[in-house]
This record gives sequence, C-alpha cells and structure tokens, in this order.
Amino acid sequence: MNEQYKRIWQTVETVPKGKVASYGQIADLAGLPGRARLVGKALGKNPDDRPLPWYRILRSNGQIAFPAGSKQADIQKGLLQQEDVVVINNRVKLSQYQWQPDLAEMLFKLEF
DNA sequence: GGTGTGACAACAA
DNA sequence: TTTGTTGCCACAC
Repeated sequence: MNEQYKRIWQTVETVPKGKVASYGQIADLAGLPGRARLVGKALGKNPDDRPLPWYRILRSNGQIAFPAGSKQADIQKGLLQQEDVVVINNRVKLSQYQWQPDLAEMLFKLEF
C-alpha cells in the first residue's frame, strides 16, 4: 500500500467532528503540498474497511466536490448535517466550519 | 516513456 | 456568482 495514501487517510481522520477541511489543506497537513488532487484519488481508493470521514473534505471554496443533486453529494450532505454542519446549495460556510488545526493535532501528526 | 486523467486550486472575466 | 484556463503531479495505460 502506498505510504502517501496512508498519510492522507491518517490526516483525514484527524479532522474533528463538526468541522471540515479542503483537499489542499489535507494535502499540506499530510506533508504533500500541492497534491490536492492526490487527496481526491486517495479518498477514491479509500478501503471501506475502516471508517474514514471523507465527507468532511470539501473544495477550497466550501463546495462539495460532487455535482449538486448527485447520489454522493446527497449522502455527503446528509452525513455533514448529521454533525450539525449546515449545508446550503451544496456548500458550507468555510468561515464558520473550516477546521483550524491546533498545536495538539500538529504534534500528533509529527509522529509518523 | 509519452499521454491523458482527476472527489483540486488559484485566477481571470 | 459562474465558467473557463492554467498549473499541478502521481497514476494508469
């Protein structure tokens, strides 16, 4: 299994409930600056044998990465609202819900 | 090893 | 705001 994917998945798992992060943000935190698209691929290859909060990952502008109205978009929307994240027109207010990693999270991540 | 692709991002209009 | 362009880089053919 690819190491980078593991790191991406691990990073995604550190996103707290009720908060969201962008693909680029995850890439940066995973030590892969500029690999936002790789994050998308990693999530696509996500082995469903472990719970991964993939639905907390959005685009840089807060929009859900799937076409509005699509099956996936609906599911993601539902899961987010289940965590008290308000989704309007297929997007959320990043100014309010975007995750801001704190020191504890950073330190945790440094222990690769 | 060239070419096209992608759950992206930043910017222009 | 929405749409199009361009940059990006690991992957799969």
